[in-house]
Parts: sequence; structure tokens; C-alpha cells
Amino acid sequence: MTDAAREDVLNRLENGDYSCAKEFTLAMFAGKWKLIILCQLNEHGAYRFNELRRLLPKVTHKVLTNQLREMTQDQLITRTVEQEKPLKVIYTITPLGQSLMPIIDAMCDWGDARLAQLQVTPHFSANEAALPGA
Amino acid sequence: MTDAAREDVLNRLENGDYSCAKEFTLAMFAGKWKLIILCQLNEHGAYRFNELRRLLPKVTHKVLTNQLREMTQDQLITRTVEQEKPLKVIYTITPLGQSLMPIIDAMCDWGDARLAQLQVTPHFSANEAALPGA
DNA sequence: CTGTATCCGTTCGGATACTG
DNA sequence: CAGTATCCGAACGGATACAG
Repeated sequence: MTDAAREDVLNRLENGDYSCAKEFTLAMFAGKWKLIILCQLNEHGAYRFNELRRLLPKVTHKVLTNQLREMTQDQLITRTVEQEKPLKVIYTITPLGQSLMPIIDAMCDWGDARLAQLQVTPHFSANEAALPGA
Repeated sequence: MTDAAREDVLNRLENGDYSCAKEFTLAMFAGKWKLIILCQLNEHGAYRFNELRRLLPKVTHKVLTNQLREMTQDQLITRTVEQEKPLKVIYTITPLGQSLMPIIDAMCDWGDARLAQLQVTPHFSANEAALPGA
């Protein structure tokens, strides 16, 4: 699990095993929803809990809570509680979180290129690309 | 699990949901051992199954097999069987796998910087950094 | 509105034995 | 040597109910 992996890296760090900078970075965003959350917060600046929930249709209450808690612990996002009634909790991205964006952008690019290479331009036959003008 | 995440992205692609280039990339190396395997193969060129096993002390036979199979399917590595007795199976990194290295390097850098920031220079008190010459 | 606790099916991962 | 199959305990993830 992404959780387990994160725990594992964190534990290794506590034990002085620190030969794992890349795993550490990976653990920051390897959760099933963390990339999307990060990008959304980066683009739009702030979201409340249920707004995020609506943004990520297939995420569960429990799982979203968990992802957000981990990201808060890792200081990728900030959790701000406004003590009104009803309660308001605002999530925003931190500078640390933003510092991950170049990596995430690189992942976008790689993914786009790779998917194009696989000719997964969906709903068109896989051979289309081979016979354009000719 | 990283497996599950990978399956999920793959399924989404098959269904034409392809708004997920970054998740796709993530799924390439999000497995617990894939980063290390990739780096090792990139540095040393080729390894046999049991050599990898020794390199990754805590990995299980079954899990390693699985990680290698997925990476082969994703065309990040190549599996070559030499039909001698006893059997020899060689794993090497592909150009596609190598094309991930810039991203992985960026992850190393980010992780190094972040760990330094956290003052996890292990086995030294967390305050050492604050009182050098003074 | 947010978040926690519980129950419970599903899936993961370790150990072991077996095949080619 | 390399990989598969099986068994089984552990962890995850969904649904629901409850609390602040």
C-alpha cells in the first residue's frame, strides 16, 4: 500500500537508514489521491473537505481523511479550521508542496509522451497513426 | 497498494479515461522496489534474479517476481532467458526505463534537500546544525 | 460540516513446497 | 537457477454509525 510504503520509509529514517531519498520523495505523493489533490490545490488555491470530496468522485470519506492527514503531517498542505457553525476546514498547498510541482509536471510530460507512443489516442484504431497523408 | 494503483490506472486507460498521465507515470515506478531496481539496473547494466534478490535483502521471492513482471510488461526492463543448465535470466533496463531517470534524479535531489531541511543528518543531534563555530 | 470508530469483505504479502 | 501455486495471517478500503 501507499500507506505502508510511506510508513516504511518514515521508519527507516528514524532508524538512521537514510539511503532512500528517492523513496522518501515518492512516499510524499504515492498515495492514490495525493497527486490530484496537490495539483488541484496548486491550481485553485484552497478547498474545503467536501469540495475535495466532490472533486474526487470515487474517493471515500475515510480514505480522503487519511490522505489529507498524511499530507498535512508531511507539510505538503495546510489544514486551517474556521471555528464557525457549521465547521469550516480549509486545505491549501504549502511552499513545500509547490516545490514538488516541477517533478509532477515532468511526470505529466513523460506520461503524455508515453501514452502517445502507445497510440492510446482513445477511440481511434491503433493503426491510424501509421497512415496519415500517405 | 502500488499494485492496485497500477491496475487501476491501466483499467482507466482501457476504458478511455485518460486524464491521468501523471498517475500513469507514477504507476510505472510506485512499486515498493521499482525505484531501486531501476537505479541498480541503470548503474550496473544487468542483473540476474538472485543477484537482485541479494541486493534487496528484505524483498520476498514472490514479490520480487511480481515487481519484475510488471516492469517487464511496462517495458521498463527486459527479461532475457539463457537456456543453459542451470537457467540464467538476465534483467536489463530499456531505453524507456532510462527515460525515467531524469524524474528519478529530481526525486533524489528533492529528497536530499528535504531531509537536510529536516536535519535528519542521522546520528547527530537535531540541534548540531545550529551551533557550528559559535 | 469534518472527522473518528467499528464492522467486515477483499486483497496483499510472507513462508513453504513444487515444477522446468 | 528461476518461477509458480498454495496456505494463511495482516493490512487495506468500503459502508455505516456516531461525535465535536
